[in-house]
Amino acid sequence: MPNDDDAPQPRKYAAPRGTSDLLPEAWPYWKFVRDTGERVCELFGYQRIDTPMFENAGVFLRTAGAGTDVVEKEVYLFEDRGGERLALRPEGTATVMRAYIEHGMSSLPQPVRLYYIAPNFRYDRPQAGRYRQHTQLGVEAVGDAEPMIDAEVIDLQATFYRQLGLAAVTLRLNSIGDSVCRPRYIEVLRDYYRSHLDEVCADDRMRFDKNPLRLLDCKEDRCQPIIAGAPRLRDYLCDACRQHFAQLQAYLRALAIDFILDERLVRGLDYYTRTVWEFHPAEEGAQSSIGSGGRYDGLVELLGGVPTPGVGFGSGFERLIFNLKRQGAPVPPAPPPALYLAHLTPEAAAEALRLADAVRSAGAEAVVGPQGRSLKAQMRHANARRARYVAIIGSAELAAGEATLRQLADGSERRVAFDGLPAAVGGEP
RNA sequence: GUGGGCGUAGCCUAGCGGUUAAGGCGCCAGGUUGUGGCCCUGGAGAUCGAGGGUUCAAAUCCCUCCGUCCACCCCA
Repeated sequence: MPNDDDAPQPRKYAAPRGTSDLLPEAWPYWKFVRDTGERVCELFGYQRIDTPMFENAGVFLRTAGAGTDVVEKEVYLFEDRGGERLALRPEGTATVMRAYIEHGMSSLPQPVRLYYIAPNFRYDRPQAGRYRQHTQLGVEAVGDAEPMIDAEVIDLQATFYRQLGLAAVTLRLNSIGDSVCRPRYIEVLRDYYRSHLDEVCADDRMRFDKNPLRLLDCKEDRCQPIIAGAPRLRDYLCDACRQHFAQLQAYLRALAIDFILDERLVRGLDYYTRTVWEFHPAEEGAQSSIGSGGRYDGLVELLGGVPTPGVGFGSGFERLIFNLKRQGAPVPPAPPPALYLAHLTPEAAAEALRLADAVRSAGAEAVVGPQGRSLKAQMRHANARRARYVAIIGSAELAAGEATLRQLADGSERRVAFDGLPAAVGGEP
């Protein structure tokens, strides 16, 4: 509009791409997942930790690995007004390990068992199950290299899903070796692929440089024969890794946790070592993984701490909720208000405000009707909010010092003295 | 970053070249004096995503951009 006389039109804002508003009707799901996660973590003796939503950029850029997508294109980078180079957290583990080092947690009894619920940010094209801001439950067991703790963390995760009521989740498990045997394997794999580069797809040629382990996970038909003939990671695991993996499987069997070995399972971040796993729901989709984890024995060192082993997982709320909804899992509904106070005069409005506070003090929910509306309108509103009771306060009630208390379910009505109202609607004295 | 689908009131949808863009849900107000859910009546609410073009005429056709959804990549 090239018209100078036009006042600037206020822009219509929308939530940024890949983000969404969590509306009241969706909150019960969120609360259910959050409460269940917190409870299960506490059952396993994990303690809550919260770290900032942004960190010095190096915390993520130097740990995730140079060629990874996270570092190359997904991190939200910015400079603050003081010139600090910061990044919105793309994942939780690195920030928690930074805190572990900063607060000297290596002097606590090991392992240190931690959990958190926090948003992560990744600049990526949104699609089903993938957002630029998503929330994860994260669990980390730090300072223990033994496979028993891997089993414990996986057990915790499986328990979480069981308590959520998620149907038929499957666990896929793999070992990707350590800093000794994995580089050796990657060399062997590269040597093998080098002679097949003209036969594989374009993506694979990229993976060859950036992420060779992913070559094994290609879905292109023409790449399948190449994959079939490729050297196998499990044949190149060192004895220590092999034994670690075998013991973990024995523990999982002891826990009666089913798993399938998936040699194609690889993690996106470089700091993973040995154990890696993913949980998938019964019905698969493009972004199907509902939670994944792994061991990261080299991470603390990358952040400048003394070498410290660790193992953990992250599980995305949005995908969990999507699966809960898809299978029609029951979640506890948000509690409706106990009392709605309808008022007919300005004096009654003042009394309604006062009575509402008295009811709340007694621990029951109270909502007052909007000013200046008819009784009918307030009754409709009370009904829409599913209130259990409506207290009607007009001049007659004011004169008598009593409210007319109506129960919405059956329409029954009685008079209740003002000071008896909290008890009458279920409040504690 | 690549490819495809879709963009009409808060939500869902009709209209697909021709006078004041239609319906449902929701919202607001009424259906006698101070009473909800069902029903009835009325009302508010849309520069038909934005810009440009074709045409006597465009929500309807074309182009560009933006947004959104889905898929690849990757990941929770």
